[in-house]
Amino acid sequence: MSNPAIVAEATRIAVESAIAETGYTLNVTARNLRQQQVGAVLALVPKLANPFFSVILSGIADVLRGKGLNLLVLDTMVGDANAPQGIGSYLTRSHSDGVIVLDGRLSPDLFQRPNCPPVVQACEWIKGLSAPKVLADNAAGSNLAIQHLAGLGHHDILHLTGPLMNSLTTSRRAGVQQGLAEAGLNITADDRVIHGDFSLRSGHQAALQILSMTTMPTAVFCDNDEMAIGLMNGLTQGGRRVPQDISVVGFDNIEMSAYTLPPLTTIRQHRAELGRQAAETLLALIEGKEGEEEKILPVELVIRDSTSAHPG
Amino acid sequence: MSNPAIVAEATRIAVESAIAETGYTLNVTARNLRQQQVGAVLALVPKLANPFFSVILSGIADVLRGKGLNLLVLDTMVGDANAPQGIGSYLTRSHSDGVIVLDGRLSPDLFQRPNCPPVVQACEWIKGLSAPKVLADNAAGSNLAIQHLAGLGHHDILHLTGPLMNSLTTSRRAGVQQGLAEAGLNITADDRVIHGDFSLRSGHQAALQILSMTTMPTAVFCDNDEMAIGLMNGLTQGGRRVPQDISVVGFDNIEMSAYTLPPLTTIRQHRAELGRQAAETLLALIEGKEGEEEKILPVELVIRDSTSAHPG
DNA sequence: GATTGCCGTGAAACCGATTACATATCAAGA
DNA sequence: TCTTGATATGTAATCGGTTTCACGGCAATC
Repeated sequence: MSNPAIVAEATRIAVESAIAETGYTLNVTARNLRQQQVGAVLALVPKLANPFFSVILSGIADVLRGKGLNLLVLDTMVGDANAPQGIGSYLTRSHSDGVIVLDGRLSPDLFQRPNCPPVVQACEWIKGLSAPKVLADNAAGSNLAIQHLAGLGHHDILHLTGPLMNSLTTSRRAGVQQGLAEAGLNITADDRVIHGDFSLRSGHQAALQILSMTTMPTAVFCDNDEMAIGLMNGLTQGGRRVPQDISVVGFDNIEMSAYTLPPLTTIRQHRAELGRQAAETLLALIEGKEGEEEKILPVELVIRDSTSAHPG
Repeated sequence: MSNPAIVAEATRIAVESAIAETGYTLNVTARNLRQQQVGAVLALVPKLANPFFSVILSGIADVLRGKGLNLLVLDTMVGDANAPQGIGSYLTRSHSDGVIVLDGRLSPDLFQRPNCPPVVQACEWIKGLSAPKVLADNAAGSNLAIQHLAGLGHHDILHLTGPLMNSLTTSRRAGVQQGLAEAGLNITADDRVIHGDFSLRSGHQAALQILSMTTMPTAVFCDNDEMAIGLMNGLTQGGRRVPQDISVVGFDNIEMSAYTLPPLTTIRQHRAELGRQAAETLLALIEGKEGEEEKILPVELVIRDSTSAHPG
């Protein structure tokens, strides 16, 4: 039996010895059917291969395992990108007990259908979807970055953003603009914003674009570390020195950022903790407790060697 | 009904309209119970947060999704490392239809218990476990690396390995020794092998160790890219130039290796493909077909800027 | 001594699909 | 016309647990 406390001692021992003897193992599927649950939580990631998400997943797995729940992973990029039905068919109470969405590009409709299990948004969020969110303080982070650069005497700062329409891009852009305003900087030139896609490659391409400018910015803030690393690579190969000629700031503090040359100044966000909190919020939701709608995790500035005082 | 072909057209349409009307969704758990399956494959990874594995997982997910199977991920590092029971309790036919092991440190006993589903080993392998393996050609890869360095005139090559007892370390070490022998090099000094743990940090520490040597090697081969990157960071900060003073070769060709400074010469292994093949091998095993015991995937040398001719 | 109440035990219903089987329908051949 | 065969439909059994319920036994109270 499943509840050892309610049967007599003798019976329990007899059962246990029988279990050991016959090598019986419980059928999880049967139990789940009866209990009307699945025993698993689904994580929707944009790109499993991206190390950024794997750390968050690790935090999620951490909490889930403590509760005896499985972690199901679904890559939203795999398969027909045109077929949201593909993902939609997984969003059923019979597929998982709850969903953690890490992809802000999905349609909110997917999660508003009759049989959809509880949803929590982590890291990114979907416009028009009123599910609890667990986010890093993106605006504060980019604000910090700009304050840091402005404090070093930089007046001409370029912002290398993520994809347009991405929720992270939006909030980090807002933080940048607030930071610029607070520093009394008024940077209006069109070429002081470049839109990337969070990839190393797009950082590299941005470098080429910057190198071709008649007047180059003296500092660049990148919406993530990978673009910053690609950027530093491109700038250095183009004959510019970081930070002497151009300062670079990233965002995320991925492990690699401490080991680049030069080591990258960046904004630390606690991704494993973010995953953990998202998982806990979801568990609370599954148990019926309505949690807070939005949880913002603090970020902090990590100063390394990719930034220095403006020489001018 | 599940098989639309065997019923009359009219009946089928009636059923379909009823489904649309009532918003019926099939209960996967019930089907799985009846069909004596789980509909999911379990991946055992040593450290989910490690980007190396997430690419392999991505390849696995790719194949699985085509077959309508879910990907369950279990981090073998999470929880009590002392409690193999924790992992063992997942290795049941009622938990998953098959297992892909990416962690070579697990005990073979875990997979030889009565109710364990089919197992495939990918990337790493477990000594004493006779389950199909899908591996990169590790020995050939490190052999290639040594040939490359020897061809550039290096006579004094240090090998920065992975952890002792790790299956990758063993085979890569073998390839190195074969390569050295083929090149007619006889490097016997104890300090020409350093044992790391595949982490950035351990690469950095190796650099400190090398910098303190009275005679430094002219080239270093690292068992993975991350250690190579950590190493280059340490060497550069210690005032040595890569590749002018020391050449460095990595292994894996992670995305980042193309964007380090200098870009890293390394051995490319197709990790997504490795995941795909592992998944396909497992599927064949589940369907009862006995596949080949060991599949070796080719690797290739990618020459970038971290290696150059020995000045001497 | 009889009633009340509690507790442990065993049997039966239930979860929701698949699958096997029996029955009904119909067309073709004898 | 009757039989045979094939196909289609409806019904019941099954997967393996959990949960409910009724029953038997025992102790305490009146």
